[in-house]
Amino acid sequence: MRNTKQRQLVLDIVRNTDTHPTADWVYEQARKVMPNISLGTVYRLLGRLQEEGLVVQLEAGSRKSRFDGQPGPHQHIVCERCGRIADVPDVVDQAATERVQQVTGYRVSAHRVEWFGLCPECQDT
Amino acid sequence: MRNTKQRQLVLDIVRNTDTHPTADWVYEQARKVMPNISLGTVYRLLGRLQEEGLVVQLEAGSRKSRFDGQPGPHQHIVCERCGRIADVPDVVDQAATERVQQVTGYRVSAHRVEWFGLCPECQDT
DNA sequence: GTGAAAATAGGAACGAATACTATTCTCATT
DNA sequence: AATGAGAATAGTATTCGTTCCTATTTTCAC
Ligand SMILES: [Mn+2]
Ligand SMILES: [Mn+2]
Ligand SMILES: [Zn+2]
Ligand SMILES: [Zn+2]
Repeated sequence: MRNTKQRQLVLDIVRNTDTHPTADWVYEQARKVMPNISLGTVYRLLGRLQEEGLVVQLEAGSRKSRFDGQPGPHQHIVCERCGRIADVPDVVDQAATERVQQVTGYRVSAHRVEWFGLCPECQDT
Repeated sequence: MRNTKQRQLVLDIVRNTDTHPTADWVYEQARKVMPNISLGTVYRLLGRLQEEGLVVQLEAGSRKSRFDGQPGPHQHIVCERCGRIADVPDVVDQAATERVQQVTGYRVSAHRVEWFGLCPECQDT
């Protein structure tokens, strides 16, 4: 794996926001620094960063993927009005995981929890 | 809302399987009975049935949506090898929901838990 | 039965994501 | 510092799940 300018830039962008951006948003930010970067490169880099565990890919109700440069174990809540995504501590513990394995016979390797609701701003309207 | 043959057929198909099928699979099944039904109609009906709460739409890692004709409160586990989806009891309780509301300030209206792993068949290889 | 409104069939369009490939860039080796 | 092999990129085409459009058909209250 080579350390290219594009890779550094994409990683820097995704690490310096807490908005859980789309690939397109990362692309637009990257173009401000490197106008000739291509969208395909952004997608490929985000995919590879995910494989390396440096980035997490979310599917937050909408059709577009969103990316998280803070890959620590946490979950997300999506505002059903404005789409804002906030971090949420994980409420699933080891006991719950064991129970799921017992009930289903699957060997569990990961889980994802998505919460939906109204963010504080959107509750005022 | 009118009671059309197409609506009855799609509802019947999605209720009589536990495979959490894609829209395309529902379409193929429907064509066996009604060869001229259109894919757009299947999508529209699945969308409306979801609005009515008779069908649940899942986003299971892949790019295709999958549909569930058993809308009771339960969650899902997806096999990372073959894509099979099984039902899982919900491990999130009221206390966890309260905690998330306290921490985030969001008003929670729903949640979704997706588990990932290997199904019993795929563990043998 | 009649008519108005709703729903459908068939096809076009959309858009997020991926594939393709000629060219550029990186970096281990010298 | 120069070389060169192959990894990565830019630009573009393509894929494919889903949605949109509209002339025609179907439903159902009267
Ligand atoms: Mn996050
Ligand atoms: Mn189910
Ligand atoms: Zn909001
Ligand atoms: Zn499997």
